[in-house]
Amino acid sequence: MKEETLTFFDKVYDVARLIPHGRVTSYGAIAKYLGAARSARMVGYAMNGSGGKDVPAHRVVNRKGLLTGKHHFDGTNLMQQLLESEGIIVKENQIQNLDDVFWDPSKALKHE
DNA sequence: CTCTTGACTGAGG
DNA sequence: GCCTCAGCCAAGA
Repeated sequence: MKEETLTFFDKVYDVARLIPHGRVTSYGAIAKYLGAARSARMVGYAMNGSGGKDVPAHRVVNRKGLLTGKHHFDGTNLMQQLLESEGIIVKENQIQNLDDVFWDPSKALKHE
């Protein structure tokens, strides 16, 4: 696989689509899986282009489980509604059962 | 090439 | 546990 043609953003989109239904992950977890743990900010930045794609950006939050990117969604509470719709408990823009719904790509996909 | 932006994270107080 | 500071890196102009 030559991903040289793919940008860091494209890789982020690919991993984001791998997030199971009803689970969430952090930008750093995705970045780390991509081999760029220091590029967590790039992950979120990449999500700016997720609009119109099949990328479940609402399943990606910061390491605190805080819906930092909710502000980028169409509505003000759209992101929270989407998460709650998948069984995730969210309150005050923060995931409550984060430990239960957290999904780590590095572990789930196991560094093949 | 240089500068700016950014949906983050870890370390220190 | 909360707040603040600085580092980090990739893409766009």
